[in-house]
Amino acid sequence: MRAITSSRAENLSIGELSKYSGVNIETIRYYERIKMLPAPPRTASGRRLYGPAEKRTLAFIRRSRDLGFTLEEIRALLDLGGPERASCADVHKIASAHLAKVRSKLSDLAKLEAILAETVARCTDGAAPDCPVLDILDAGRQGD
Amino acid sequence: MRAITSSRAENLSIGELSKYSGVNIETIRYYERIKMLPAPPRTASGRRLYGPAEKRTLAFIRRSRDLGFTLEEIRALLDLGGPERASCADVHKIASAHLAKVRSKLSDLAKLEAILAETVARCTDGAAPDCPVLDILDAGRQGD
DNA sequence: CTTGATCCTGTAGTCACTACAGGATGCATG
DNA sequence: CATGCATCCTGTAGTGACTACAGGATCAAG
Repeated sequence: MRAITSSRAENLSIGELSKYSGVNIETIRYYERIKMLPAPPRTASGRRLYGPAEKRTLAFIRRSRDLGFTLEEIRALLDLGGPERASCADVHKIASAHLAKVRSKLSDLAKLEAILAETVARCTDGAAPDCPVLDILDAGRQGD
Repeated sequence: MRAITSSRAENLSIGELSKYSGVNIETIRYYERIKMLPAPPRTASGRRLYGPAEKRTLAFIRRSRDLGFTLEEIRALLDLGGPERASCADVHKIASAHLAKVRSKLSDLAKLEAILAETVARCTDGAAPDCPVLDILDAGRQGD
């Protein structure tokens, strides 16, 4: 088990960063490959060493992903929030576009839930002669 | 424009089936490749000819996809609804498992919507000194 | 006979990861 | 100092559900 300390310096190995951030090791390397994360410095033997900046960036990405932003959107947000944190208007544009998408998905999903719930409810006994779920899915005879 | 009729027989070309069902041509071929749809008969020159059975099956798939079932689930449903349409209980199991997933996704999405909406609302003027969206995403200093 | 629409196969790209294979280090213990 | 296990490395391929070509064949109308 070897004790996960080693934070004597503020440098983290990829495994520690992974545990800390809740982002899979493979995913961290993937982020580096696609340039979501800068390539960190390495030890003499080639192991990645992450400092507090990378830690923060990864946390930002993680949180944004949780909120459903795509990596492309996050890239834009990172650029905007980078060196000069000027353009709140641009950030607002990205975030509200995303919000609109979330809302539309939400309403679709709500409709879907209603249909499914209603359908499933109609055969809770499991003894119906014809299966209403299949009938719903099989619909299309009425317009045919 | 060449008139989309040709329903003299009840056979459809892949293009007609696509238009009729709202499923992309490429997707129809993809379904055939992964065996969601049976390989249809062909004309002498090798073009696919679809009859009413395929039309129905594709409509079933389409509708199920709209309701968020995975292709794997749909495959199971098709098997269940196939030759002997006996096991409504099995269908019920698949559908209600799916319903549970939908509900959990729905509640996640609702939470997400609330956070996003609140965050975006806080900078509608676009003139805030610091950007609340970036701040929310950048959170993590409090626990650090 | 030419033109343009439609069709064919096969391959590769998308998104956001995830899962290996096959090997090199790091480090604590005997 | 050797052993052994955890961790790390690179590189490639797989996932789901498509989508997008390239490069060619066929069809039907004018």
